[in-house]
Amino acid sequence: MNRKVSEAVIRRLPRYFRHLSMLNNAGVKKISSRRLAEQMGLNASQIRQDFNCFGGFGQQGYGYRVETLLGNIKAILGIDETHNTVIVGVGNIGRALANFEGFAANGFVICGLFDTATELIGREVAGLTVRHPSEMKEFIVENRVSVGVISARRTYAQSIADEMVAAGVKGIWNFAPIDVTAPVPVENVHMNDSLYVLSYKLTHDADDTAPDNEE
Amino acid sequence: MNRKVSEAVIRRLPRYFRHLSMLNNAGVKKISSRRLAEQMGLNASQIRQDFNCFGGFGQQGYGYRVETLLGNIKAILGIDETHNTVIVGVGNIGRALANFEGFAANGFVICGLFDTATELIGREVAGLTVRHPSEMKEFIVENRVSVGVISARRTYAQSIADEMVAAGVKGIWNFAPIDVTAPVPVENVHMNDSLYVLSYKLTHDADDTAPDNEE
DNA sequence: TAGATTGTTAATCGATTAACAATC
DNA sequence: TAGATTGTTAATCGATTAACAATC
Repeated sequence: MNRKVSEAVIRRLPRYFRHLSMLNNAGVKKISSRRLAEQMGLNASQIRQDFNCFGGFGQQGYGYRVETLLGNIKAILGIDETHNTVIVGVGNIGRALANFEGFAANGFVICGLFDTATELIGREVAGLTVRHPSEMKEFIVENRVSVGVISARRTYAQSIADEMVAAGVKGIWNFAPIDVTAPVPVENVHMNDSLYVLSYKLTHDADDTAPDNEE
Repeated sequence: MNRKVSEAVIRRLPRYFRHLSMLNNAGVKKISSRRLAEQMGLNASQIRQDFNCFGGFGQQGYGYRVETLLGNIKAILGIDETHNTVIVGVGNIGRALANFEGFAANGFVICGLFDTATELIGREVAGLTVRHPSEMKEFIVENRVSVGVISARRTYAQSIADEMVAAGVKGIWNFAPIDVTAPVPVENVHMNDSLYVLSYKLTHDADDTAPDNEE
């Protein structure tokens, strides 16, 4: 029951969640850290260390009950809670996000869309009316919005974030190609960076022998 | 001039690239590792170590010439090269990607779109005709496609990747919520995972004092 | 009970940071 | 030359892996 959970551990949690969901759907009842490690390409010790940051979910001599473990990780990730969410920037990415199934499935309820483009304001996108950002602050307060998604141009990203935080948002999911900072948790997605890393590997991995995959 | 460049270093390169681009656009001519570290929230030693994986770009007693350094990093990332690219899966994300400016700007030329949906085949999206995946293999060979983007459903992701590799693709950018493996470099974007991490932090960071931002 | 596997402490490894000689 | 800052070696720190006693 560690006090400080490292970023590395946190970033592995979604992978555990994904893999255990798969096992659970396949009807698997129990799994040992050794087998889980084999399947996920991790180390069994690491898996036990990771889980023990949050408590003893296993049973000595038996292993882990898949369903129980999955439930625990789901709770740890907070996926069982609901977060009202707004999206600012209804361009290509914004529209894709507005239609993204992953949101609702994980408790993120999109209730507001904002964009400065006059041709978009008032129009319906993914069943929601696009509003002007000047209405955002009031909207966030009135609808108890806790998460803000930024899919606007780079230039506006930081000021949108600032406004969101001022209005009371508890977390930000940023897709603009810039590191947004805020006094609340921020996830910067950086699709461009990911593309650069791929580009790097395309240029360099040719030398190596079978680079398989990363992460 | 290190031999082995760690994943951690590779993932910092895009950030250097972004920041140096900004400085260069702002007309900054030179920068020391110390000042760069301050601006980026990194350690000066780390920055020098990172750059020296690829060669000595600086000048003792002076610092780094922004333009030169930027050019070097651009070359290291391979952004100066061109890669013909196909996108498989023209749903919400696929469409957003087809219209994504980041591609062309970084040498990724999208030349083919594929989807199984009959209502999409033959239609134009982002100036390209959507084709049936059965034509993909031949298309990749004929157009010397080196990068495949997967924005299809999870179930098909791995088999699409296999087919891409068999056809000669050199790298894969995967958006399906599953870890695709291949004998070529793969970048798994995992937007869902990023959302889970945000969810985790929303649930837990409330305890902490001003978590600012991560990465 | 014997076997298996966890939870947890200890050892190892790698990445980050500090220090400093080289040199512009 | 003196001052500044790199390139690089050494020290530190944290994360991963191994080991093993606890226990189901």
